[in-house]
Amino acid sequence: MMNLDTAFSALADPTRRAILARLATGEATVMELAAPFDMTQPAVSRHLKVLEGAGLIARRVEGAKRPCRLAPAGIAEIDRWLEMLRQALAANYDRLDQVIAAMTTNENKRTP
Amino acid sequence: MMNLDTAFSALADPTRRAILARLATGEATVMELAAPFDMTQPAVSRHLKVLEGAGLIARRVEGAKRPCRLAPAGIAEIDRWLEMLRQALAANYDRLDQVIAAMTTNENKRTP
DNA sequence: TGAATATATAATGATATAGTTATATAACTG
DNA sequence: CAGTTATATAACTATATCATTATATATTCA
Repeated sequence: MMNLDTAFSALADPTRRAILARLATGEATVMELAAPFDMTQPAVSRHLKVLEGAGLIARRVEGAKRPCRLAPAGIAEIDRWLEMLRQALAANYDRLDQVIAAMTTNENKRTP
Repeated sequence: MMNLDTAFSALADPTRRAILARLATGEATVMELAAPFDMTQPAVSRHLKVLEGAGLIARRVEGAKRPCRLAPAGIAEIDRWLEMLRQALAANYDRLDQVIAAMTTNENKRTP
């Protein structure tokens, strides 16, 4: 079972978000993922470990390589949490609409 | 302009997520937000500062009180970033569908 | 088999974070 | 105005995080 602390914490790092963005275009090995960054290979390996621990990526073994890919489940879980905020904001807008509607109605009553 | 590092980092803390969940039900003052937590008031004040700095909440001044509410813009920005991953995953599923479709077609060809 | 490649782990140092207590500031309240 | 309420800030401590270098492990290849 994954953990929102770990997941959001993983997303808080720009290198890790860039890695996810790269993986959005398809699977990639550690070296491929490391290439664009001005950072050592061990540093990237640890970022991948964090992403995997957060349930945001998965890896397979292919000889000496470990191709990584996005993990739908982890991303979905984050999405589910954010859905709560989205709904709340939508509800707030609805309420605002009601207030505006009520104001309009009152105006109409005042000047029929 | 807000910052995804700061925003995701803010969401990585369970206390702060709980505060946002509370604010999803409507505005609340600092004391109201602090009440459910086994934590001092200064600690909560700092969490709110982090959330505000991340663009996730906004505050107004009402006498000695500072009611907080959700900030749609910040939440929307996070959502926009995640949209990229959602699309990538959707695209991956589509590709998988195509592969499955191709396999089915081949089977049909083999046994017409 | 021995060198090269791909990746992981350990030790270390620097910086950030979350909590605490103590205290400051501002606004209500009698 | 004096006391209380609402919130913020500062100083401090403990723990976590990110990067580095050095090194280990497993795989491929000539």
